[in-house]
Amino acid sequence: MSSPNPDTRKRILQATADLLTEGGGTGVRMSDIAKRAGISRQAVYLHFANRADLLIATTFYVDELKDSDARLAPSRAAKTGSERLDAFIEAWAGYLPEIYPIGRALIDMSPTDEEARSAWAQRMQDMREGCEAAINALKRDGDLAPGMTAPQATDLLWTLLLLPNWEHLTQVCGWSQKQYLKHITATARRLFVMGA
Amino acid sequence: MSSPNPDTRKRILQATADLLTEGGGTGVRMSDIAKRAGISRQAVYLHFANRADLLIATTFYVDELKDSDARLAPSRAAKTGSERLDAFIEAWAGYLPEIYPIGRALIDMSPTDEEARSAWAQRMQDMREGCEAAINALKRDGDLAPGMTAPQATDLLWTLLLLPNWEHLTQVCGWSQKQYLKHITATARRLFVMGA
DNA sequence: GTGTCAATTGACATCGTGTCAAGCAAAAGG
DNA sequence: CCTTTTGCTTGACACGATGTCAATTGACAC
Repeated sequence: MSSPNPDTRKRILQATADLLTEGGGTGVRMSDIAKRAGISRQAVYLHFANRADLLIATTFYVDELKDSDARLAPSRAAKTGSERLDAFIEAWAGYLPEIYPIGRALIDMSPTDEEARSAWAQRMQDMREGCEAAINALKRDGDLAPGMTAPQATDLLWTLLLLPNWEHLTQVCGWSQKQYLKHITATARRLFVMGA
Repeated sequence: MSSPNPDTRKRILQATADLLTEGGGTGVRMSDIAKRAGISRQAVYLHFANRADLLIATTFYVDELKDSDARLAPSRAAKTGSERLDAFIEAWAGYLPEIYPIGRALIDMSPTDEEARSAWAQRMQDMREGCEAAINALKRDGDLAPGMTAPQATDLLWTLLLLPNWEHLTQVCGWSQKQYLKHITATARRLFVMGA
């Protein structure tokens, strides 16, 4: 539970993030993680209570590494509403491939693990609030497309960005990350930005 | 692999579908299925080679039970384009809660199981083609919103309907099935139907 | 040197999947 | 009526993954 060697702990977290990203969130064993981190399987349990605990810690680790400004506070990014929206979408589109496999593995765990589920739900909530801020900024600048309320637009943008969306378009349907970004950006512009 | 008693086979399939629906697609063991079907755990393997085989068969079983006309051939349903679109969305929204948990369990299996993955991808493809047919019918009737091409609209509708979308909105975010249907229907109408 | 800390090793319990051999009850066939 | 076949049961087992535990090593500090 506690952290004997902070450096080893970081190596475990990095190994976990790497392996999950490579494997799409499935089929990663504790022994794989230990091997990649250069330690024994049992030593992982000196740093993390169990698999769920490790995965949750990994989400925070990945968060730390990422510039989260454009993602969480889109109202401060760029100038025009359209640019802000683009920056917001791009920030999430770059974050998704790193965070989603971890969330995927987290949800794959026992469905009764409330801690694991809510840790993931928190990130969904973050995204929801980011969407809200981005749309509100658009509206404040008078750039929101007519005939659409802010709550409607927020829900819709959120649905478009939804992380499992990304997984299925890329993993199951074979879309590239670029295709996904282009699709979402173009759709959002057309839907939400006045006169686009 | 072969089918000793067709009736027992059906009971297994029904039990699998029921349990997966109840559990959201996770945490369902072979022994649970056998118990629900009223047979021994080992007897399941007299009818299905393994877990993946059973799950794939269950998707076909669920398909058989469902009226698939509105879902797969939306161009024949209802009169006006808007009504057709509504019927199409409602058909999928009713199918999702039954089919998705099975697909979820399927994808949760070994990621190397190509057969399992492609069985699921097929259903994604079905949905994609259904979207295409629905949008094309809308365009043929001159009801497609101006400034939007049919391929764009198809992609967008597909993204909105995407099955994992449904799972996350309902399971993780706590939306009711009704909320989901309402959200998607309203969004699609506003986006695709001329003058809505 | 004596602790102490971090990680190692080997062993083990538990649980789920999948396999196998032996047995059993009922229906079908002569 | 007896035999065979069918469909399932029971009990046992191998395997792989998670998680736990006790004993041990190696390094660094006091």
